[in-house]
Amino acid sequence: MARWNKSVLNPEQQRSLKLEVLYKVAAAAFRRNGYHGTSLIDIADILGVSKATLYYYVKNKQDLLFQCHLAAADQALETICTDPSLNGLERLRRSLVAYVISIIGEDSFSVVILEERSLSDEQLRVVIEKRDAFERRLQDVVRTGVTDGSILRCDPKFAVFSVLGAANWVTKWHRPEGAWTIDEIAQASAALLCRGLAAGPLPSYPSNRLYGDQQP
Amino acid sequence: MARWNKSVLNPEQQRSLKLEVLYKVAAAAFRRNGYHGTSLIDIADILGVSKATLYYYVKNKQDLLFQCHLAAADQALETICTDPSLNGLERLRRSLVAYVISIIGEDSFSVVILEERSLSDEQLRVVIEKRDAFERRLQDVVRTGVTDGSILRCDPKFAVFSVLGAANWVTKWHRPEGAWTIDEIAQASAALLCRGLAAGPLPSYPSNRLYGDQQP
DNA sequence: CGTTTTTTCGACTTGAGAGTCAAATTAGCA
DNA sequence: TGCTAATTTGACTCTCAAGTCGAAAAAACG
Repeated sequence: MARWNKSVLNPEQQRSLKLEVLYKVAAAAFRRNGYHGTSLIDIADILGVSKATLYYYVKNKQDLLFQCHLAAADQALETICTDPSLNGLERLRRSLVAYVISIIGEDSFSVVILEERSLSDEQLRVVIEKRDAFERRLQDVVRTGVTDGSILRCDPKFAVFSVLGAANWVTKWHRPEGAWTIDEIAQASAALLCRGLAAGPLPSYPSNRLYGDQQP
Repeated sequence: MARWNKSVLNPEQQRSLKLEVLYKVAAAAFRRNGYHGTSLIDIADILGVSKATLYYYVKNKQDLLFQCHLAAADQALETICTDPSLNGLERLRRSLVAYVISIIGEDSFSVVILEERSLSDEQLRVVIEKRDAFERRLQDVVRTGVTDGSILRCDPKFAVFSVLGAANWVTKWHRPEGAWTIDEIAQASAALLCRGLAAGPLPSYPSNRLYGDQQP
């Protein structure tokens, strides 16, 4: 990736395109080395730009992290499935598949694995509020499942914590060059986790060599 | 906690006791603020000691992190259940309970949630080797379960990744002052995750308000 | 072209934290 | 008590990275 990775040539949205690339690169670097372990020079080098240039786009390093958090929160919210024709369990499964893909995919802004103490109090407040909103939406999906009988009776908050934990952790061990594709991982994770919450007879998931492949 | 927290008064093992306290305090600080986000002064302050004193006990900051990793690896290894009278699923469940308790308990050395790039190549090699050993032992438990029919056919490596992911993530959201006890969390996590892997009719787990409580 | 506006950068200041060391303090023990 | 070894510390250096700024380069535009 060099020089903003030639992000097209629009006059007006140039800036927001560059910002998006910057956030993705920063998030990826933060994920790898941690917030404090990543210098702005690291990020500038990846973009083929000088450190001073970055300050034309972001207020400071802390704000850069904050922006990553905000972008990631929006990205996460989009993964929630609310299709009313599906039961709670299937909505949860689809949400998880989408979520895992979003956080380990090429376009991830995810910075959930980072220590949160790097943000200011006010920034942290906002981020936590947004994250809570996401988690509450997922909890609602679980509650729907409990009500419609597809999900076992449980504490939705705890269930979401567990399920998101396994999902978020994927960013720690997933290697793009590894044997498993992103889609495989997402499907298998969702299948395993949903099975842990499923109430009745388990729905049959698509065949997957990581999990859920029922043939001998 | 002040001044080595009066760790008894043995002549010879004084040092190792102090080291143990130091590692626990350091690990807790690292978990909270990340490796780079934690200064040795932070740690020294918690111990009620000057920064220079720490250098009497550890070679440098990086080595301190390394020692935490080593201690955590040993701690993790001890959580694996190998009771031959139990089937694989139950062994896995007990292992998970013990593991979760070990990482969020008072005596945790756990630093798994940290970025690994802070270690030297050689240190990282050792840590990864130790962690692999632990994960392989857990994979063996899963394999045992698949063989004895208690666990669904699956990729043991992936299963262990998922299960440990959810477990490790607990360190992110668990609050000692929260409503859930460590034991409750450990039991519920293990129950949920094992259910996701269980093959046949699910064993009944002890009642738990977070998960597995089957009564209406 | 020349002029203006946007974008980039080199060179700088600054602060924080890692790591050192000789001196001071404390503990062990005769 | 005095002597010795173990332990602790204040004061120091040094490096690295955040953040600034005025000038240079590059677009935009007439």
